Amino acid sequence: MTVDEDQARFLRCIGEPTRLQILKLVAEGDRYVGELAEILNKEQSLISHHLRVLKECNIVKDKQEAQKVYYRIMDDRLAKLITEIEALMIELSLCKCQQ
Amino acid sequence: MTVDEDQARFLRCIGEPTRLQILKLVAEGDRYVGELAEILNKEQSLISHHLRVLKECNIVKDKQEAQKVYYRIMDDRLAKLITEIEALMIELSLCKCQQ
DNA sequence: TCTTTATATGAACTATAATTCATATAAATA
DNA sequence: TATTTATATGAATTATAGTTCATATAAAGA
Repeated sequence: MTVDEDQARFLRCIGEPTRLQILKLVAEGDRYVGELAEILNKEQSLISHHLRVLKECNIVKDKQEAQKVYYRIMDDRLAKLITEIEALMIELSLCKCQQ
Repeated sequence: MTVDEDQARFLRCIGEPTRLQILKLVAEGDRYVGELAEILNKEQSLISHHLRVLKECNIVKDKQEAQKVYYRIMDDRLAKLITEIEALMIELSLCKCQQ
């Protein structure tokens, strides 16, 4: 496993629209699975699958409270990074990924 | 097309090991297709396909000189971003993607 | 103009990832 | 302990993306 492969995997991990939405939500504060599913209007199992991907990449962590499982972003610097990427994309008019 | 979809697409665009390697090379200076293929030990057509993906996302630009086509990164801030992502990943011990 | 060199392209194939559905697990409560 | 609530999981399906191969295009030089 090279550094480039690792970095690419990380980028693909956050490079999925639903996961990106999840990340932006759990960057603001703890959210439980059902809450995320409702907000994003997606099936619970789908959200669960995406959360597993994020967790396996150490991008989020979870904490069980009663029946609910709360997720949060692993580190605020990740949230900051995502914000910076978005800002740069806008600044550079990137990836209206034409057509 | 939402912002999240756009951002996710951009992240997937750079989230492929060979494209990431290409980006790091063309961040240092202009490179022509055959050169990239040789350095990365990949087929010319494969590199060409990847370059097209990067170009369609406005991440690289090209310039023809005689028969050769030179590629470079669209903006130095993109190179800087990639460096920062790598640095943060190392700092956070992210994505040894422990399966 | 014929040949060589460099790159791009499209189709076919292969691999990877996302989604759905049914169901399992497990905690809380009646 | 039977039921409800919340989440996770695995298999099957579908969608997306990467790779290869053959070939097209186009510039340069013999």
